[in-house]
Amino acid sequence: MVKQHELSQHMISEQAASDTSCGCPHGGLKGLLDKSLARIGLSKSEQKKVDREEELVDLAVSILNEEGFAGLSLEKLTAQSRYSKGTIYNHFSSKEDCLSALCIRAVSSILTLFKRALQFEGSSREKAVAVHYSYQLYARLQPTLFMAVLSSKAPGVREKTSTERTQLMDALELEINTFSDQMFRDAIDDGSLVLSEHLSIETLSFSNWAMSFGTNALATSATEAKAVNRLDPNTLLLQNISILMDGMNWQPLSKDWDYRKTWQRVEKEIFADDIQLIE
Amino acid sequence: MVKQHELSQHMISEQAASDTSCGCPHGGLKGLLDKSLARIGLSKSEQKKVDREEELVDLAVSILNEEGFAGLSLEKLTAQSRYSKGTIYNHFSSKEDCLSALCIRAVSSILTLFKRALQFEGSSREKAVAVHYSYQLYARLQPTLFMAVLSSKAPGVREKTSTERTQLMDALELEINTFSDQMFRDAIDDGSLVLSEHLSIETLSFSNWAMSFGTNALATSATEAKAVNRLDPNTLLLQNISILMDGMNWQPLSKDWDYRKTWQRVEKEIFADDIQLIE
DNA sequence: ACCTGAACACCGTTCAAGT
DNA sequence: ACCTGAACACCGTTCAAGT
Repeated sequence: MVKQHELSQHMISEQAASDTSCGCPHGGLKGLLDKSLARIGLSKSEQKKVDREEELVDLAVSILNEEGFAGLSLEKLTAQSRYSKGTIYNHFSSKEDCLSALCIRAVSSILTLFKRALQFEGSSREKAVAVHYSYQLYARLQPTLFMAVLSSKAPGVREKTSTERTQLMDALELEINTFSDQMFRDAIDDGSLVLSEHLSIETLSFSNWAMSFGTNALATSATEAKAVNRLDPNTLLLQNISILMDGMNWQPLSKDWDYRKTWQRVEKEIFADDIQLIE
Repeated sequence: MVKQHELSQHMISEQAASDTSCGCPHGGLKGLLDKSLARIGLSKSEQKKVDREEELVDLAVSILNEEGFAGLSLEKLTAQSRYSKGTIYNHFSSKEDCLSALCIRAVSSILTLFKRALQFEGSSREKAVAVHYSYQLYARLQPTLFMAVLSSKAPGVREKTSTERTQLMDALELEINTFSDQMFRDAIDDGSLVLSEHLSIETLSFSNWAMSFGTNALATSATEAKAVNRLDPNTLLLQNISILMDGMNWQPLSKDWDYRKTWQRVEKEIFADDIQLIE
């Protein structure tokens, strides 16, 4: 169980770190990402610091996975690393800053998975289903990190995060939003979705995200007594987003198309290597 | 701002505490609630302990509201209370146990608001809209507590919570689920909702909850750069659940009925006193 | 310029002593 | 039986001294 998390953590994080040539059309994030992730055009000492930071975030993620949220402390991070407290505080201005670094790692990984999902061959609604699949996949592979992203939005955390990291986080969120909006723009362009007068792209995009987030968050934090346990966890998200997309009148409707087959195709054709880590 | 939170906290908590004669038909919760909340049939010393616990939870809530999540410590709770550390630990077996006590308070308040919302005069879909309204109201009045409920589901918190409180929490959740299911049963009974072959009451009930929770959680933790800020916060939730309920084909559909008027009626007719605390 | 670890304040938790 | 607060371990954060 823990071993699986470690595996998946490394797999996903390596993808994210090596994905600086993301090929996204927006590019607004590039500058910021280069500053903290890229491996070229840096002096020796800068390079050393970047490497060490990645090493420290890796270590922090493994502590988070093994000991849970409350178990993560800069004290432990120091003890398990090769460095001293002063050096740790040279990288993270506070415990909350360290948490934000983990969340940036998480959101980067999610964005990478989203882009992979978009490569699924199918209608625009099927592509959106694939993106939801990838979001659920991340929530299952990295439940603690998935939940951490939300808690990093709390005012107390944000206040104690360095401005550089806050900016990077905001830029990543903007890129996710832009990505999500684009899915709906594509659907409108290919004619499968028609905007009604009261509903903007932004509204649809947000409702789509809220449903996926809410479902994954509740499923992740499900306890024995919870409502989620009455339901099949493997079709939960698909059912929820299907109802929602039907409500948007996004063609083809679920009565006219078997999206369970789409879901299975996404699993096999895009995320076959990753799904093994869960079951 | 802070003052408003204090006000609302007291208002809501008093309602919850005095609502032991809730008149709900399930009743399975009664025994558990009586054990920790009721004010009759207890010896002097038991009564004293119950009173003190309420006092301590009140105090903990006010610390949470004033200093945020990270600012809540049993050290501070001790210092601000009239008791010593030993007595505090007599009530809460750990810091996490104290957090769980806060969440039980929160969920009780939410349930009370739900029951109030259900008194709205209208169709079954309108009543459901009223319940969503009350959920959003709570998220706005008590943002920190609203988010705390989720984090109390983390394994690390649950493990360190006393078994009595875990049982009480589970019982409350079950009552909320039963309440939610009942809304859908009512809709089926009055003919405004028809179950299709793939969708059970449990599925609809959960998707409804996931959307409301997801929307409120994202709105609560919205930052400047967030997608939420592009949208009107006052119609966000209504729009999201309208799309979802349309997808369920819950009559009357939003194209045939102006639910913004329903929303405003709920505000005026049910929660007029509470809404002032926000704006 | 960067790193180290001692030092201090704060917090969670326990338990012997007191009532 | 219940309450108190000293005691200890752990953690966040700083900074003078060292390289």
